[in-house]
Amino acid sequence: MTMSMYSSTDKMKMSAPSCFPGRYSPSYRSSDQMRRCMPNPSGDIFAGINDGILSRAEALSAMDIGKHQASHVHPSQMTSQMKHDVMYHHHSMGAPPQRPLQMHPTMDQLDMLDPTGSMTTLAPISETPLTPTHQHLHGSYHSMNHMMGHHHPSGLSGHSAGHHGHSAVHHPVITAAVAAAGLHPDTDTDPRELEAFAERFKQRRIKLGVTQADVGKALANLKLPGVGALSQSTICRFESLTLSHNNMIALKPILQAWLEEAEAQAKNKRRDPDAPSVLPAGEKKRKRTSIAAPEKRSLEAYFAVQPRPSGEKIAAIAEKLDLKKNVVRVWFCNQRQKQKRIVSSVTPSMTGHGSAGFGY
DNA sequence: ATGCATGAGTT
DNA sequence: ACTCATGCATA
Repeated sequence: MTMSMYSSTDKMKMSAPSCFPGRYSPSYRSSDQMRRCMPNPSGDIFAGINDGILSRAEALSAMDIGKHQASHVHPSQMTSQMKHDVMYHHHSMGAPPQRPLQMHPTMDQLDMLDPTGSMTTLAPISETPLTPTHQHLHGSYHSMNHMMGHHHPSGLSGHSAGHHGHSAVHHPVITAAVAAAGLHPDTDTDPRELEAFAERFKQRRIKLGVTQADVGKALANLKLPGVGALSQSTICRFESLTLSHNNMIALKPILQAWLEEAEAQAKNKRRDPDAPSVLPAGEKKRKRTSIAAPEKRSLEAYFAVQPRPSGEKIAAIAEKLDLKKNVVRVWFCNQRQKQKRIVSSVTPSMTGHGSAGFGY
């Protein structure tokens, strides 16, 4: 309920890739719609019905949506849709780099992970004037996709109706290209190998006493061309396989390189008394929109019958659920992305278990 | 660990 | 307007 919004007057916008956690803050567009937490009428009505029926019900209503709409608005808070997109930004430039929280406990580790040993304390992974980190990564993925034969809009190797096999990888030309790229198709592309690596990675990381966030930041110190820092989120998702197949493949070599370097340095211990912390302090934080359960259920129902609603449909749904159109659009986008993850996290009951079968 | 969001690159 | 990789904020 109640989302607090901050309107910022800053103006700079980062058009740069977002690769450095804490480095700079991109501009945030907030969705300033007040979520009403009271169950909305329609939500209650379907609340106890089974999914199949719910889907149909929602689908039907989706069809005649626009005819008669929300007549259930509560005068109480009336989402006064001010349609101004509030932007938050943080300044960024000149702001003291990362050094977020919990760095003390892991300081040594981070330090240890610095291959050069010098590096004025990995502080300035900042600039990265040249090559935007993921520009490179993207290049990799994309060339991968091209090599793999193409992929239609839907994404990865779209052929393979049943499941997926990245059969295209075995094409001679592709194989050569992949080899040239330093990848071993059968080794780095095999889902089971990815799963195994992710598991090994996690265990060894923990053994080293390094957190996911630490790994992310340490990556910048590896100084691999085009590789900058990553967030805790991404490391976490890699370990839990909640990334797309291609993303997993692209990240594997990088994390593998880090792991090897980290373990190598773990041998010859070293110490370094440094570490300025200093959190940037006072910045407008972006507030995350939270979609209430009833609305979420409706969205899921719509998604079941139409994963890719048209712009108009989205607008209709948004109005009906009293959500901003953009919020609804993004929800659908994210939902689609979810389906593409190696480990469908649609079931919030999967955490680091050994999945016997992949469901993608 | 995961929800909502941004942005570059495509289609 | 979409896909994809990724991140901040948060449960």
